[in-house]
Amino acid sequence: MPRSFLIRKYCFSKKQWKRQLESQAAFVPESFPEAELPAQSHGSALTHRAPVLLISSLYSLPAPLSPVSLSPSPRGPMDLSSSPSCSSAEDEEDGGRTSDPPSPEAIQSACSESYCGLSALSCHQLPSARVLPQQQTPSLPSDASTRPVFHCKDCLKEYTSLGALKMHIRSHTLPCVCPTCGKAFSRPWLLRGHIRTHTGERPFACQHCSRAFADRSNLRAHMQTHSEVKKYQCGSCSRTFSRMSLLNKHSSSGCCPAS
DNA sequence: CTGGGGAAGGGGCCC
DNA sequence: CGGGCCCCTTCCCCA
Repeated sequence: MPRSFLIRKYCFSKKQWKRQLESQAAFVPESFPEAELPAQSHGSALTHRAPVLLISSLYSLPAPLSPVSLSPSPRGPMDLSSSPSCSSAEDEEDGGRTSDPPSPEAIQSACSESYCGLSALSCHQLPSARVLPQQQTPSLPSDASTRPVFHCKDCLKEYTSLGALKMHIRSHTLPCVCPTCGKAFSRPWLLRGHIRTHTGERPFACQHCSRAFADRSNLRAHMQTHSEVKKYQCGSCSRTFSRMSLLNKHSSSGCCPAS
């Protein structure tokens, strides 16, 4: 069941992004953690994503921004209240607490990225954001005429809700920073899971063997290995697999040329 | 090559 | 509305 129905992906996958960024970030010295810190996230991200920004600018041709905005929403700090390591990031991102204008507006940041609301912009955490009047109806190539669409101008992903967009933008700002290694994450619980890789904590134990896992989903996947009935079956050869990824790999390897 | 573990990302749901 | 959690998914690596 696809959970991505809210989103249409135009460009790179996140992993592809990551590789792209990492390849371009080869210059980053031993101080790499700082390179991923939220304080610089928008700047560095923009630097790394310059090619896509060029593409995204296409959406801003007629006006600084397009999409129809839902009701403007005051936003709180972008999160991480629970994570100590995120406190600095929170501090740095606290600039979005100011009240929003009462009407939907296209907002463009100083770096020419545009968001569909002040909230989204605040998530982006640009210090010199300015509010621009929406002068025309959205000229989106999609179904913007039927329902609101929120764009991430960083990567062109579209969302049908502001909350979803906000959540997504965190994947660019990466406000949660591991105090141990400096790796940055979009959400506090992702950071918590990552910290387990440092502490070795494995709270999810398999009831059938002695194995334990740091991640519940990994335990769930592991449980499939104990199951006699594999969950994922090849439609052609009826071979079963414990994971969809294995089935996909199996399919793409040629067993099911038709599919 | 395949299967499994580890790590991580992201949307949805609930409070 | 936002935060936290759940669940699913993907990618990488290794045996």
